[in-house]
Amino acid sequence: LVAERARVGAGTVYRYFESKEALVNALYRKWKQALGGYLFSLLGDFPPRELFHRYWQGMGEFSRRYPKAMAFLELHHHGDYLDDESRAVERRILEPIKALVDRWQEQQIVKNVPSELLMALVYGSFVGLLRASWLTLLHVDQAALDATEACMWEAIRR
Amino acid sequence: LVAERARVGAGTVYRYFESKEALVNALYRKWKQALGGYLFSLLGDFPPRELFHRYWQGMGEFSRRYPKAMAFLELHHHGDYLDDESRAVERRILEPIKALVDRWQEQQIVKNVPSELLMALVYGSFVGLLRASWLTLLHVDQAALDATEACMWEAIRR
Amino acid sequence: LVAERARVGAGTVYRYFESKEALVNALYRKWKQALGGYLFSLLGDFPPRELFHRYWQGMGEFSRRYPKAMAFLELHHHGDYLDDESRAVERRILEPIKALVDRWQEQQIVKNVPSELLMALVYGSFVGLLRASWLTLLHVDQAALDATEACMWEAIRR
Amino acid sequence: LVAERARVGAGTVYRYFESKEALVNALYRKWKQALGGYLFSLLGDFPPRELFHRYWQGMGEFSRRYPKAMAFLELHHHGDYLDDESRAVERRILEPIKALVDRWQEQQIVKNVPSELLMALVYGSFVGLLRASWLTLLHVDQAALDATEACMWEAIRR
DNA sequence: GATGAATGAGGCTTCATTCAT
DNA sequence: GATGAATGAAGCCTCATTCAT
Repeated sequence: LVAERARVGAGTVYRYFESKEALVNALYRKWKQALGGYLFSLLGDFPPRELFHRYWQGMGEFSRRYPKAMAFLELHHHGDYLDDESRAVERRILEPIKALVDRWQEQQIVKNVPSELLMALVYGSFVGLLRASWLTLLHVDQAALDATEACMWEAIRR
Repeated sequence: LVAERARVGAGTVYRYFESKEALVNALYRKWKQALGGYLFSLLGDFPPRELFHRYWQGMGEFSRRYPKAMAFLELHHHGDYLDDESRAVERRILEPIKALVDRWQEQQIVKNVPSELLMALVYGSFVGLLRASWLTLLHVDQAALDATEACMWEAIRR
Repeated sequence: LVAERARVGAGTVYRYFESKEALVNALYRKWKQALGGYLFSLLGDFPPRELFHRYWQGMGEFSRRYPKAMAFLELHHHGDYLDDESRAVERRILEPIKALVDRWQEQQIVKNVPSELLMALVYGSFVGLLRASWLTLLHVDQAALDATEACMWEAIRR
Repeated sequence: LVAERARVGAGTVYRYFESKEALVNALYRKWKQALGGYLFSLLGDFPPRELFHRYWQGMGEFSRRYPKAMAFLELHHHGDYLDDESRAVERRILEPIKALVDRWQEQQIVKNVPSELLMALVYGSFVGLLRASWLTLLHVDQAALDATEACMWEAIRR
């Protein structure tokens, strides 16, 4: 299917990727980095609440722009398929955000809870929204995004 | 594989499930109902904050007891494979919880945000925790569970 | 399927037939004998042309009454599946008819052509009619039966 | 089995045929067209009786040359397995012959009987011969072919 | 004698991968 | 470097048959 969509021969794919697993991992990394890079680009010298706003809305924007990429990332977020390099990318992307959250913690802006937990809650809740929308259990419009942003800020802010 | 693990002949599986898809769906429903039933059993005449406590800790307890079941539920939460009956089970399980959250909203206990969104945030954030732990990005111990419980109550409470 | 239609357990079938092949052969013999017996019962002290009339119309009547039996007989007329006993039945049923045709030959009523050939032509042409009707290439009504009867009498008569 | 006989891998078959059913149908069409084409090639500007001779002997020749093909065609002449395209081929092949028979009817050469019936009788009787020979009830040599040809011409000629 | 759950060989099919061109 | 035909292991499933009850 990949070869067909790429308009190349089936064998050609193997000149660029060792195996299907390698291709999936490369794609995973590509989009994880795209997402991470996009979110990173939104950061800057803003007050915490505004940074959180930019971050949450950024995830919303990215999901709107690349819904298939988000679905792909979620579908393959399961450990079995990801190789070491993909996990390394995962960590590398989280690093600057973790640094930021840690700083906030020192400044008593967010709760005194391990930053990994706060980050897992925030990202997880956003994904929860996405998945509920995929199952058509709800629809995520701008109002929903704003309301949930407020909720999750309350979740982490001191 | 299923037949082998069950120590029965390959054909025997088909006396109990029409197809692989039917088996996966039956398993999905079984565990979704187990989780839903367990959480439901924890509800009762308690103050909201305590109910939320029981709910959040209940998910923790269930995940500790049946880690494979939770992983299975997450792996198959993706719409493509679930049949109508499984989706119906999904909705049926959410109903009583939604009713509860709606009541809380009338009583001004939780934020004035569509209950579906609040539920998606809470469940999603818990799954976010689980998945981060699967990828060994963090470890969920009792302290983590308590801390995140507090966070998510803040997220939804008025 | 056979057990189900017979409203008995699957294993019960094997108390009456050694195998599927044995059952099919028994069924084949049963209906071959039914057809043969029916046609034989129509014979009697009639002039040749009338006997042929009774024979041809008899096949029509039998096919009308037991269309599934005829389809079954045709479907399994292929040597691979028939066992020795079934072939013996086949021969036994043809015997009296062959005797009749041979007598007709001596009396110069039918062509001076080996009786097996004449019989194969007549039976084959009737089956050809049936099969064309199964493929909806034509419809066999009484007029068609009468017309073809006349044709095939011409085919064999001296 | 097909792959094995063709000395290719199992999957290779599926590069040429979508499914077993498609393969059987393709084979059916191939040989039906071979038979039809061969018979058609024998027609020409000959008197009716000679055309019939060429046709009947043509079927004999074809059956002698490709006995397995004839057996295959007969075994699968049963509607359940043939797809629309195969049936279309069936009809297309019969068309020119029907046209010929219809012309003969106008010229009062063959009996005033629907041409479909005459064709079914002729083809059916030939198949009857074949099948009797497959069951070793008789042997079809040249003399038999000649004798039956004469019979069946009588069957249809005016 | 009847049952029907259990069996497993075998059938059809897919798809990730290879390799000769 | 590109191709795509060929591959065959493995997957899902059926069904004729067995056998403990």
